[in-house]
Amino acid sequence: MSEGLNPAQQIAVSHHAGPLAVIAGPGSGKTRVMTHRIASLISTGVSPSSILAITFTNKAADEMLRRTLTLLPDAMGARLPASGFLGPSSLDLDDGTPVLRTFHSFCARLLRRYIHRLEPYSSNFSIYDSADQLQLVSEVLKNLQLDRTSFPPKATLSKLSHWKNQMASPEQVSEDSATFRDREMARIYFRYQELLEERNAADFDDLLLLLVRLLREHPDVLESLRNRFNFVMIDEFQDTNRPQYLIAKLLAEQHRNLCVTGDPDQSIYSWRGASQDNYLRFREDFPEYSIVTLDQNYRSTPQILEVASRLSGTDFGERKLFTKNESGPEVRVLQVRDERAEAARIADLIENWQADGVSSSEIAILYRVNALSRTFEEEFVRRRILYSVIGGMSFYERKEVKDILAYLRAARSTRDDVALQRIFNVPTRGIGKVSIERFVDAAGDAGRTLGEHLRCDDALDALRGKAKKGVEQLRKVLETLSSNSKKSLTDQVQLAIEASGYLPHLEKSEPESWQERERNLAELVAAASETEEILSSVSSRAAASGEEFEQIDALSLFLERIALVTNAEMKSTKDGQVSLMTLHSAKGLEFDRVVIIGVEETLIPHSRHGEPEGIEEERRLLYVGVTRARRELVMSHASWRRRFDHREPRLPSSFFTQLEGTSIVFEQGDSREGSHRGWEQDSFGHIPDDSFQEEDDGIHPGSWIRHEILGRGVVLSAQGHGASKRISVRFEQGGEKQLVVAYAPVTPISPPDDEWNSP
DNA sequence: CCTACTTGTTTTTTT
DNA sequence: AACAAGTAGG
Repeated sequence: MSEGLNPAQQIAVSHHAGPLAVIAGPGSGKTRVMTHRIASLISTGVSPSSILAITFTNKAADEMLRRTLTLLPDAMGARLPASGFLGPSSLDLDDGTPVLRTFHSFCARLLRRYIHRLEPYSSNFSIYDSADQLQLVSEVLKNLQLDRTSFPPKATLSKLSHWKNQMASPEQVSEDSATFRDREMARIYFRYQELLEERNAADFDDLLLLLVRLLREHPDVLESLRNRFNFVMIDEFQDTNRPQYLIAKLLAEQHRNLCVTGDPDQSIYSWRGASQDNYLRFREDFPEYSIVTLDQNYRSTPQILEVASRLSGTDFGERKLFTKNESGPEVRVLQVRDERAEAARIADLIENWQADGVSSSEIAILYRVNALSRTFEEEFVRRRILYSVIGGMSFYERKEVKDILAYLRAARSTRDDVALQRIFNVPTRGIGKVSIERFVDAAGDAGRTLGEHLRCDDALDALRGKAKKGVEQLRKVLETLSSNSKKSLTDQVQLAIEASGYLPHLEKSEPESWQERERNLAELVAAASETEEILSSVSSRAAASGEEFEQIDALSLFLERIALVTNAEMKSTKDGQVSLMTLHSAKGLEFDRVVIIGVEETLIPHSRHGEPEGIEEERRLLYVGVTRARRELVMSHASWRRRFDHREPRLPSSFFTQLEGTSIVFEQGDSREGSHRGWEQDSFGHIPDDSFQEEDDGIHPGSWIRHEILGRGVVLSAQGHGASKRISVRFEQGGEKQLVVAYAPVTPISPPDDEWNSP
């Protein structure tokens, strides 16, 4: 069982009882340790179903289960399901497997069973995704007659989420608020929470908070869960927030078998409430803990680790990663003109790799913000490079898909008003703004939710004409759907599309894109039938083994899956596709070749960071990106980048200054010239310092340069060569500045009085 | 009172 | 460039 493990890994694997913290650097075999530890527990007689392992994504959960199964004796592995979001980890089916889930899906599943114990929720509660939340915030603003420009819904929502992750109640926030604005925000929070309850809905944060409440207020539930889960493991502990920690603590404080694994250097979710405090809390609550540090890296070349180590270490400098891996190519930094040149240059690179036999699925393009994927997608389409964008606008966020799902939700729950409002006049059925307002007021006066009101006889009294007919029509559609709720899930989805008259509406209102949107709806039906298949296989296995389990209705499961399983995880990663994703979603993954694009100031570090902790987190984010690479790492930055509809000059990331003196190679130039300079081929040796000298870069004392942000200036002095050539410049706007030529977007220009031609 | 068109704003990261 | 709120016509 401990085959091929290093001593530190072995200690972690064989530590079974009592609290354990594993500090695991990138590529140090953390997943290996976790899977071996689970297998090791089972081999000493621990019942698999008494093991709970919380992972950061559903994909990681599946992967971990798969790898654990291969470590178990065949007989045991064979009777366990291969994979799937509800098969192996269904809480309601004690099928003998360890429960591997994310916090959110673990909570959702428990709440489905127990939420009726928490007033006023009932088991068909809805899970609100960010679009639903946004709609709810907008409604609250309207409700409180606040203006959306001074309370931008998105910013407001993230403030609410922040409070919720701190576990501050609306009342507390209200008490603590000093300014008028703060008090208004507290009112929004209060009303928002009130509406969620009324609507029998939980947002993502609520899933965690409601479970904490359930465990605290209902000792019998807590008791039964403690009895069931004798061993609790939390992965990516550095990215857990307060409610998540509390759940872990509540479950484990009695038997104390809590194992947390993580890496403080990879903490990148503080904006979601993740906090290093959880390590402190762990130490306080479980003082008898043991600690194991895994610092041998098995993933990357020394070149990559050298760069990584420059980016880590301010916080936890004591710990240094090392590797025995063999040397690889130098880490390269490409400087390009703009985002199109960047895409072209990197497409070249990818084609070269492919020609060398590198599999596309071993190549990843990473970026700070989703918007950067666009140019690459266009370029890849043009060049016929197969790719897959992970994350971003997901399938289930598509308008047409959300609309049909809203029909299903509104039919299923009379309290899900966000869903109902979404489809009130979609397709258009003559119910305008004014009529909706009247209807809402009437419902409010009657003390009902919209859904309840709609189903009452007096619902239509306030309306006349077209609007009245329209509401009648809507009511009929929902009635049809509700009365067919016993039908198969696939039929229900199909029926929602038909009864709503959605397809004709699409063709009329979306002349450009209706065909694609129709295909998306067909895919939705397919997804429903897939869910159904999984569910029926679970039920039949349960029936065969004579075990009892609480059947959750298929629609609830379908909606839950859609809300909690991200697009990235739904898409079966096909071979032969280059992956494009944000640095955040790259966490936990590894690739042979990694390209990090847009390594520019205001992007990495992002301009919205808070000082100075924010910068630290941005640095860790780059660290995470860098350490995804096994063999080759390339970073790029452009001198210009399109934002909205104008070109902006860009500066290279200030993080590059931390990399000075490493053996990274800087390459300038675009697609055509770039890859054919002699010195790049020699990737193993040190770049000779005079490599740049051969070509006159036109930058000498006395010559003029233009800096794309700072403007024109005259070079006062120059030292060094090549990548380390520094110049001192006096700018026209005033001020002197030291610049590293390779980093700074400077171009030699003729002395002033010349015409100013901007690129 | 509804709908189609015009105008202004928007992009950090995710369960 | 895409999406919501605001405005005029029907």
